[in-house]
This record gives sequence, structure tokens and C-alpha cells, in this order.
Amino acid sequence: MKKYQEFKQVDYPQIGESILQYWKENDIFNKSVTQRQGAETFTFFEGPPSANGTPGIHHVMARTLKDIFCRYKTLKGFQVKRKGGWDTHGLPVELQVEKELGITKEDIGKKITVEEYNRKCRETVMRFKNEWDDLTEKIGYWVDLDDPYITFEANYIESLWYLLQQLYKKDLLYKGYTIQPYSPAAGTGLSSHELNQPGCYRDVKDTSITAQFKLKNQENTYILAWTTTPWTLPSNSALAVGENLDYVKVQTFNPYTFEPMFAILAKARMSAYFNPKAADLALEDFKGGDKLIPYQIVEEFKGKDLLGLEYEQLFPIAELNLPYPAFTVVVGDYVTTEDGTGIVHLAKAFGADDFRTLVQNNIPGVFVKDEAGNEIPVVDKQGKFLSVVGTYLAAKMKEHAISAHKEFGPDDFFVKNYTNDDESNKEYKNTDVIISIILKNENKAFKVEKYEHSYPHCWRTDKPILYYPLESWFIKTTAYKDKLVALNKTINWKPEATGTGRFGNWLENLVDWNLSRSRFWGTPLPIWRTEDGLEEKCIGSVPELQAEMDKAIAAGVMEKSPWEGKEMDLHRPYVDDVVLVSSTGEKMFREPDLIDVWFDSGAMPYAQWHYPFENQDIFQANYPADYIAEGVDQTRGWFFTLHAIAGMLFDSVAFKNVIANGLVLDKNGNKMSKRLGNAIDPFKTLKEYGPDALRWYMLSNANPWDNLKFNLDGVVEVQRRFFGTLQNTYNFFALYANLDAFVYDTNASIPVAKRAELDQWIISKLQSLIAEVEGAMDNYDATKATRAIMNFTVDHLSNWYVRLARKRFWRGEMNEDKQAAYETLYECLLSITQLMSSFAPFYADWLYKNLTASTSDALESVHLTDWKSVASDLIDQELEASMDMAQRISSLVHSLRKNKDIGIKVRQPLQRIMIPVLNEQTKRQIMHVEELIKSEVNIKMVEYIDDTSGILVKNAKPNLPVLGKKLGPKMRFVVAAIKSWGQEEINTIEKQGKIMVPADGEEIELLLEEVLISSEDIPGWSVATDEGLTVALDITLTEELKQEGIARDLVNRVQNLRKDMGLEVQDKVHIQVGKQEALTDAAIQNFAGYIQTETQALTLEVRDQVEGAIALDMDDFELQVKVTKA
RNA sequence: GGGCUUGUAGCUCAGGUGGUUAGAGCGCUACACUGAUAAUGUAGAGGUCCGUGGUUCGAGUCCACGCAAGCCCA
Repeated sequence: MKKYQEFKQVDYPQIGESILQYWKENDIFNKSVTQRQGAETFTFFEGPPSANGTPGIHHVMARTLKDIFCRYKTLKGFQVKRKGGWDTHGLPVELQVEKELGITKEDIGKKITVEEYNRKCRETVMRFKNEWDDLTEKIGYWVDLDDPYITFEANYIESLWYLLQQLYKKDLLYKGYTIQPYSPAAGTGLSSHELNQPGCYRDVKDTSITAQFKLKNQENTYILAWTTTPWTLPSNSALAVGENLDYVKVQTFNPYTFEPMFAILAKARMSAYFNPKAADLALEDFKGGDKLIPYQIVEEFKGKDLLGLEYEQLFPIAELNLPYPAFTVVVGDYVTTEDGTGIVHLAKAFGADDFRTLVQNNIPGVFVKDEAGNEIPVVDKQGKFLSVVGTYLAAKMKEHAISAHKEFGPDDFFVKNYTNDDESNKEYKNTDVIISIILKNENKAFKVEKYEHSYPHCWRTDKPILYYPLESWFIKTTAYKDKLVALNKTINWKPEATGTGRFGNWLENLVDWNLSRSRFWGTPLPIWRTEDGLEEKCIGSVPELQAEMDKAIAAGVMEKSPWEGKEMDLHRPYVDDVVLVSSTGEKMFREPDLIDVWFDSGAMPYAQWHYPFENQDIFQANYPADYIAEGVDQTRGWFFTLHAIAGMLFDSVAFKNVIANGLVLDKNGNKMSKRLGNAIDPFKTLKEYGPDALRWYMLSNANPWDNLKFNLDGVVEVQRRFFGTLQNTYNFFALYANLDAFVYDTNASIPVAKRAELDQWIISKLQSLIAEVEGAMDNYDATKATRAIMNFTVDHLSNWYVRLARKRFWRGEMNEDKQAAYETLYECLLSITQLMSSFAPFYADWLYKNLTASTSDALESVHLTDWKSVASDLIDQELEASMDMAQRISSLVHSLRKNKDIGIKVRQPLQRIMIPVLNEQTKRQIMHVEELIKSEVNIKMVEYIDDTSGILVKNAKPNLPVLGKKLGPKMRFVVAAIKSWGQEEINTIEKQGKIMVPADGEEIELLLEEVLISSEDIPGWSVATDEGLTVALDITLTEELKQEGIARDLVNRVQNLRKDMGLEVQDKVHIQVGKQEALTDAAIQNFAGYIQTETQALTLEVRDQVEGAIALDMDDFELQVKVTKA
């Protein structure tokens, strides 16, 4: 029986399926975890995917990347628990459900109850779980799919509530507001998703004003600021300039009132405000009403020179006046000179940038107090000015006798076009126009014009949106900024730049985490408030909620628990039905918001174990994560939320090592999309190529943090080049091992030191490989590891070791040398199965099982083995250097033989090669592998030419890195001098160790170590050179060499014949050859023994006539030959 | 608009701290091998190192400004 199964063809997808089956039947994954019970843990966190869509090829990438390090660490002896998880909340689910039901958000609670809606979400979100599980299994991603965490489960939510309560207790959870897109017509905030709907941004013409802000303490001097939303001007509380932009002070006249003035604006924007034709006009010649208005620059400065300047409130409404530092100039990093004046007016309530800048500068915004004492903007949620502004505007209309399409009272001033007035009326004037006229009349407007720009509109009402402050709950992440920054510096990011750059910058510019979402399907915010907001309760657990409910029921504010007689579902609408009671007996209602789904996933280290309510021990042993991996697009998503929660509540990082992988693009570098039809179906790909080649390709082709241009040709190449070569090497081994009935026995193997030099070499190479793979994997660099394994397998093991050792396998009976060859090859193959098992888990296990089928101490799976560490004592650097020399010399000789002028094929033996050697070490290294070189390139001897030969031509070059430091600018003189050297100078520096060189009028001493001496020429010989190694080939063909060449040719032809005849390796033959010219006959006669041995010929006769002979083409002549089976 | 990443042969990618002639695989061309054979080997051709400036004796490598592609944010 064959001990090692041989394979004609390999079906990689089939290997994947059968090994998967084997793992399942034998519970291998589970065993790989349980057998490490008690060992040190290596913790991995699974970033939960959402199963409401089918998985794509990029998920193969992401999941493979997660898998490999877990497998590697398992081999290294760690216990690696991997709990799967599902992300189930969030907008995409809601949108999908709404699309399927044909409803909008407005219909929820009307056409469909919240209860039904959420039930539908719950169903939808796990719809493709089976596909996901299937893919996960088929690509060999080992993760616990039987007991995953699911973010909608009550236990999970309870853990979130606990965390939120912890934040609340630390005073890190607060209610504030943020500037968001808001639709007054629809009465709702809009998500960025809604704003990105096609057709949302439309070109509209708005009245734009360049307003004049009068400086305090400077006569007639105004800062010009431009806005396309004049209605925000009454809310102005500061002006922003670009710190490094150039500004000018211009003496001129107001174009509406003709009053003399000084205007301050960006120098680059002057052309937009001043007609160059007026540049030469004298200021004193100007008369009111002139078309051209003269101007003159009187001062220039940088933006930073303007900082802190105070100006007068534009609309002097007493109720809206603000204390210093309001109405001053500040820096805005977003200020440009693309349009406007290069100075931006800031209204805290109506712009996100404005809000941020003013908060940073501690400048208050323009707000008034409502009845409850809350600050509210001067425009209400219907888009109408409060009467405090309306009264002012109405009065000004009277004062300036401004007529319009109707009489304006204090409550008639709507911003934008939120009235339903007839805009086609000739007298129609909107609030922006009225404001413009007032400012013009009051010498406060420098320019008013219609301006066309792109502005977002509400997709439901078609009306323009308003940027408006909306209430939100926040986590005060800014309070922990320094801590989060410091903790981040301890994290090992791959690539590093994502940690320092993208993530680091994000932390540096941290804003408070806006936690609120006005939605239905998500984790409810566990905060109950009295209606006046004076009393709040933040609930941190189910029992706590239960206790509060009991109190509320006892107090009579709630009739009964919404979950009475049912399982507790902590979602809406049930939680909304919970009314608690305050200390004063008032009703408390839940804040209606849900929380950001990113909090769900960022809390997974705790919530996946239902911490702290259960599993505290497991949590302690598995926190923080040693390793996580996710797409780089998660930087501000999952990576951040993990980091923030860990830093704020646990004073720890959440993960120590992280790979942020790039995107998977199509082969042309375009994004894959189902619509474009360039998406790769992972299931189809797996079916065609199997999981191993796919995984290997993705890891080895490019660093995972770079984008991958996915090309199926690349998978094919990996399969052929790496897997094919490895398979061939195994087949070669199996073929001969079976013939010789060799079976590897660990306990009876020949010590490496007693094996052939070639064996020692490949084993040394193998150990170096193990060290390299270990180093790469410990540094989370899978690409380096896979490439190293591939190079070893293809270049060193197959192409060099097997090729050179081939004859040892097929020659003769079993002996010690043959056994050593088998053992060496076997050990290499077996090591490769372990090295590659993390990356190609199926094939590696399959090969492992083939190799160990007859071995007594084999384990069930390569994935259950212990990592075989480097045996440093087996690494022989000197030998590796020697062999490298042999490979390079062989290559040079091949190159010489192929030279057009030489053209002698390898089968023709040649007498000698000559190698100049300038030092003993080189000579020793080459001599070591002399035999090998001789047989590889078919020459009789290697001759070394050293100094004493007298024919060596030496060559000197400057050692630039050394000389550069010493000489600097004088380099070029010295380099030129060295290049002009002859043998004499080289001899001098070699003998005396130094030489004087002229350089730009002075003499410089050069030391021997500052030049590199080599030999690249042997006079009279054609040579080939490669990195200081030079080889000359003696191409003289003697009679004897010619004869041997013919003999080898004949052997070659007879071998072909044997094969054509279908003879087995061990079959014997008789050979008859027709008489030829003398040289050929002599060759056959002199090399008869050689020919017979090689061809297994019992007899070899030369005859005048050969009956039934075949004419063999011997290149230069034909030979009559007849081969018969003995 | 801002932050970050990428750009090297037809394609996919390597190229510590600047240093002599910029490499590999695939593909292409030619050849060899024919006892690993639907396998394998060898050699060759192929480069504006995205562009422009700069620093330097010397730049694929460092700096500045651009260009192109991508991601995230506004």
C-alpha cells in the first residue's frame, strides 16, 4: 500500500469542501480553543457586520485578515476565543424596511405602529445571516457562530444602559444642541443621508449682502463681510478672517450713500468690489452719483493683525446686545478668498462652522430666553423671526418708507420662502430684500446683489433647508481628549499613518459625541425627565428600571408595566410607555431619542459578555483586545467608539494592535458596485478557485492596508505558481517515497549534521524562513510572511533543492544519503504546512494529513499543532552565502553560454570557468559549492585567479557612503581621481593601506576601506559580471569534450525513444547504432559505459547497417539508432 | 474646502537611515529540458521612478508646490 497518496490532478475547491467537512465532523475549531484551556489568552474582538445585505468579496478580505492572526496565535500556544457578533440597529435597516413596505418615516405611528415597524426591522436585519454564516465557513474564518452577540438583544442593551449610566454618573452625558440641517416646512431634522439624495442640492438665486461692520475706535472704518443669508445678520456675534491671508484697508465711498469711508477686505477680493477703471481717479474729485467710485489702498496687513478688533453690533437691538468678547474678529480656518470679502460673518445658531468657532473663542451667540428660561434662536422652528426682531424690522420699514406686497407686522417676517405669499406679485419682497434695503439706507451695505449658488432642499417639501440648532444628547468626549490622545500613542496601528494621521488628527480635533438619533429601531436612551426638565433619571439596569416602575405604579403615575406577562423588550414603543415618578411625585417621560448605533458596536467588549451582569471573569481575561481589524473607513466609526468608551470608563485602550485594511476595488481600480456589474461574487469565486488561493492572493498581492485591485488572474497565478509548485514538490516526494517504501520516522531520522551539504543548506534556509515568518507575523505583517513562504517554496525548495537533489531520489537502493534526502524534503514540506496554515488553512491541513497519514505521532489537524520555533543552531549563514554564490555563478555561466557569439548548450561539457577572487573568504565560499556549480553548468573545473596570477585586472571605485561623509563637496574631485586610476595606484593603496589624491588644489589621504576594489575583467576572455562577481568561460572544445557532448546527446535521444516506447524506468534495453564518422564512433566507443548506465542498456553495438533503425536528429548530423526492449 | 493614503516595467508589487548599473513575479521573445512532463528551467527585451522646483558632492528615497486616483470628514 502507498504510504503517501499521489495526485494526478488537484481540485482545490474540493479540498476546501472536504476539509471543512472534516473540521465539522471532528470539531477541530472547538478543539483548537479548548486544548489551550488555561493558557495565556490572546484576545480578538469581532467588529460586527450587519446581515441585512449579502456579503461581498471585500468581506473575504476583512474576515481573512481577522482569521490569520487568531490562527497564528493559537499555534503559538495562546487561547484565542473568538465570539462572533451581529450589528442589528441603524438607519440602513430602517430605510430598507421602509422601502419594502412602501412607507416613509412619517407613516410610522400612523399607517404602521412602532411595534410592527420594529418587528419588521428585527426580521429584516438577520435576513442574510445564513449567507453570511455560509461564507464565513467556506473561507475558513474561525469564529464562534453558535453563540454570537446580537446588538438588539435585551442583555446587550442592558449592558449599554449600564455604560451610559456610568457616563451619566461621571457627568459626561449632557443635553445640548448642535447645528443640523432642518426643514421648517416638515418640522424635522434631516440626516446627511437624506441630504445626499439626488436632486437635493439645487441652484437657487438668493439676495446676497456685503455688510459693513463699523469698527470701534476708528473713524469711518468698516469691515466688509459677505453673506448669502442676510436673515442671519441680526444674529451676528463675530467675524472670522484667515490667519495668513492678505488684507487691505481701502479709502473709498459707499456706493449707495456716497459717504466717504475706509473698507477692510481681503486683497485678493478687491477686483470683485472695485472697478480697475477707477483706480487712477482722485478721491477728492468724487461727487455723489458718479458711476466710477475711486479707491486707494492705504494699509496692508495679515489676517492675524485684525484679530481682536471690536466692532459695533450691526442691528442695534438692545435685547440682542452681547458683552465682550462678542463683536470681535477671530480666526476661521475655513475662510478663503474664493468668494465674498475673505471675511466671514458668524451667527452661532445657524452654521456648524460658526457654532464651533464661537464656542472655541468663548463668544456667546445671539439668543433670547423662552418662558422656561431656555435659550432659543431669534428665528423659530417655523422659520419666522421672533417678534423682538420683527418689531425692529417693522419699525425700520416705516422709518425708511419701504413698501412691499403687504403690510408687515412684528410676526410676519419669515426667512427664506417659508410663507405662502405670491412671489409673482411685483411688489413682493422677502425678508432678505427688506433687510438689504434697510442696510443700504443706513450706510451699512457695501454691495447687494442676487447670487446663484447650490443650496440643499428638503426632499419632502421642496423648500430650502435651514441650518438650525436642535437638541441632542452628547457624551463629553472633549473632557477626555488628552487621555484619549495619550492612550492612542500606545496602540500599534497598521499602517502607522492611520493611527498618527487620520485617527490622531481626529482625536486632536475632537468634538463632543452627538449620541442622539430621532429614530425608531435602536437602543433607547435610558433617561427619564420631568416635563420641566428639572429632574432626571438615568437607568443602568433592568432591575433598576423594574424598581422605578414599581415606585411609579405605587405612586399612580403608571398603571402597569408594558411588559406585564411578556418577555422584556427594551425597544420602543415599550420603553416609551414607561412613565416614572420624580421625587416630588411628578411624571417623568423618557427622552424620545435613540442612541447612535456606533455606541452599540463600540460597547461590544462589555456587552458581548453581558458585563457587568454576567461573565465578569471572562471579561477580565479578555480585555482589552490584543488585536482587531476592520476597514479604514471605520476609523471614526468603530475604532473611535471602542477607544472612547474604553478610555472614558475603563482608563484603558480597547485594543493594542489594529489593522485598518483598505478597499477592494475591481481590477481597473474602480469601486465595485452591483449596478456597474463589476462586483465579484465571493461564492462563485470560492467555487471556482477554492478558499486557499483566494485568501493567499488577497494577502500576498498587496499590503492589506493598501487598496486591493482585485483581479482573478492574480488568483490563478497564485494557484499555479505557489500551490502548483508546492503540489508538484509533494507529488515528487510521494512518487519516490512510495517506490522506496520510505516513511518518515521522527525518532530515527538522520542528524542534520550528517546529511549532505545541500540538505543542510535547505534546512538552514527553512529555519531562516521560520524566523522571517515569525517576525512578520508578530508585527502583524501577513504580506511579508506569505511572500517569504512563497519564495522559499518556489525558488529554494523546488527550483534549487529538488532539482539538484533529484538524482539522489531515483538512483539506486535505499541508503543513508537517500534517506537523508527524503527526510530533508519531508521536513521542509511538513514545516511549510504549519507555516502556511494560518493563511491557507484548508490546503495546509490537507497536505499535512497526506504527509502524516502513516506517521504514528501525527495530530488530527495541523491547526492543533504547536508552533515549531526556529532552531538557530541549524542556521548556517556561511553555507547560505556559499549557495547564493553558486546560484549566481551558475546564472552567469548560463548567460555566457547563451551569448550569441558563443552559443554552446548546457549539454555540451566545457573544460573550465575562471573566477577572479580578491579574498580568501570568497574563494572558500565558492570552493565549498564547486562540485555543484560544475554539474549545474556542465564544466570540468573551476579555476581561481588571485593576485598572484599576474593577469588580474583590478578596478577601483569610491565607497560613496563612507567618502561622502568625509569629503562632502570635494567628492567629485576624488571620484574623478579614483576613476582615472591604473593598476599602479590600486597596488599602492592595497600595499600601503592609503594613498594621496589631488583634489581641487590640495592633497587628500584616501584609506583602503574608502575604496572598493573588484575585478571585472580577464584580458582575452569574455566575462559576465554581477555585483562584484565575475566569471570567465573557457569555450575551447577539445576532441574529448566534443565526444562527451555527442555521448550526452545520444543519451538524451535514447531517453526520448525509451519514453516514446512506453518503457518503465527499470526496463532494460539493447541499443544498435549505425556507423558514422570517426568522431562519433569514437565518442560512442569511449563513453559506452556512461551511455549504457544512463540508458539502462545491456548492450551497445556500432554496426555498418542497422535493420529497422530510426534516424535521430543530432543537430549537426543524423544517426541511425535502434532501441529494443531486453 | 480639510485630513489621510497611493502613484516605480504592459500588469501586480519590492525598493532600512540619500550612494556606484532601480529589482521580483506575471505577460512577451528566444532557447533548453523531456525519469517532477497537462510539470520544469535558462536567458533576453522592456523604466521620463506622476510633474515642476528646491536641499545636497549625490535624490526613486528628503522638502515645497502641483497633477491624478481613493477613503474619511465638512
